[in-house]
Amino acid sequence: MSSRKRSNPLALAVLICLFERPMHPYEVAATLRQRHKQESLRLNYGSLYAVVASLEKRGLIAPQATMREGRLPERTVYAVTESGKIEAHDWMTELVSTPVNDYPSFEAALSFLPALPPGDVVDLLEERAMHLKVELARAGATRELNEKAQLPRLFWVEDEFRVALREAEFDYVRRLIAEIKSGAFDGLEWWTEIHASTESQGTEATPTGKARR
Amino acid sequence: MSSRKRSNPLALAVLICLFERPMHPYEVAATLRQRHKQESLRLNYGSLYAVVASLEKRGLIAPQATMREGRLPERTVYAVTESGKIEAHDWMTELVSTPVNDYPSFEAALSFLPALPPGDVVDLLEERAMHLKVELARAGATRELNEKAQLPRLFWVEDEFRVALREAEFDYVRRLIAEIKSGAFDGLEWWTEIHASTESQGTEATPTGKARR
DNA sequence: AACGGGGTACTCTGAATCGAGTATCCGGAA
DNA sequence: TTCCGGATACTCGATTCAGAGTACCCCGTT
Repeated sequence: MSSRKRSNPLALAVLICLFERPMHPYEVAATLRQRHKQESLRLNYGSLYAVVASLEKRGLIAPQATMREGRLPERTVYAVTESGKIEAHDWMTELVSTPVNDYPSFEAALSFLPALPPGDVVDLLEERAMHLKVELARAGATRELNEKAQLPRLFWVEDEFRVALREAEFDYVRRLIAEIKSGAFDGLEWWTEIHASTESQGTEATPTGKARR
Repeated sequence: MSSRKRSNPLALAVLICLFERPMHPYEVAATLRQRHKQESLRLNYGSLYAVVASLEKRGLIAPQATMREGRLPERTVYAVTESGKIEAHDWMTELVSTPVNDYPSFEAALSFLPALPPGDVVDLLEERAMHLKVELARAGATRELNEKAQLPRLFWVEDEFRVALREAEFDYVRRLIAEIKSGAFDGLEWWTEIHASTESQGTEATPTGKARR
């Protein structure tokens, strides 16, 4: 009934925070930031207040009280409604059970790979690999801190998952580099050729290929 | 200079298509669809024309001619400009060399895992694993078709990468299921407890934890 | 006593996104 | 012959997003 627009997971975050106790939007943001959710969620004020307004319009949350302290702007405290609880539950169910395409930008980049000459690509991939290595090292350190602080794994599965994906990405990038360098990469001759004339831009040669499938 | 807003990779796709030869926007879309780029890119008409307008405003593409056939709507053919070529090159360089956070929605879901009872989570993760298995099987079939059609790997690295990530996700999900089921998952007692009273919604108990870090 | 930096709590605006809608043409079936 | 479905080529409006900006407070310094 109310699954009209389930785009922004920030709305789910709000619902779940208000599930714990009524809060005002800024407090929700502070809570999320304190729990490091800004690494898994696009958290910024413009979206936050927009999302809160939308949730209210859809009857998933309701203002409980508006108070003000001194001459500071009003704080509107919201509470989650019954249908809000149901929506949060359904949304979680969907998110966990059903994979979706998130269109990672590196995938897009790979799909345009022929646009750059293979030599440049190798250098850029090597740079990416380095960045990934650094990121993984930092993640490992954070993980150790979490363990030392006795923070149960339940509260950092999302980091663990991110690391798993990044490791897979790292492996893939390394393999790709190796194969291009070795010359064994299928399509390399054509790829080299279309970038042969110019130093670093090939204004020619459509990668027509044969119509796929 | 012109890296003002590099959000939507669809703009890069347009640039690269026009690099091959001048086209009108709809033709760009058709070309991209024919090459199965809609699996790596959010491709829809609303965004396409918006993106084209923005590229024109920024001087990265320029209208070459507007023609009409019969009483069909006008087709404006665009060509990429010199600065458009540079922008495409720089953008590609950035995309390939620098990892970014794409905020995958499953990561968000994992970060709210305590909101659902562990038993439900196991079932949902198992459903996800099944979906992933199907997807991987389909991807394998597509790959074999590509190989049989002698389509060089250069033209399906993006699919290969997607598969690598999905495989990592699959492995992670399986491990998670196993650990929760075995009872070895750290934090499971607390997790079970807060969902003990009610059948499937725990309106109580803030997962306060200790303040992280 | 005045000042500055950091935190609180939003507000505003312009851009981006999405999907439905429009209007036309074409080819084949009934 | 006429109708119908599908392709062509966009247009429009309603959200949604992003992030800079505003206004105030508190606290320590000079």
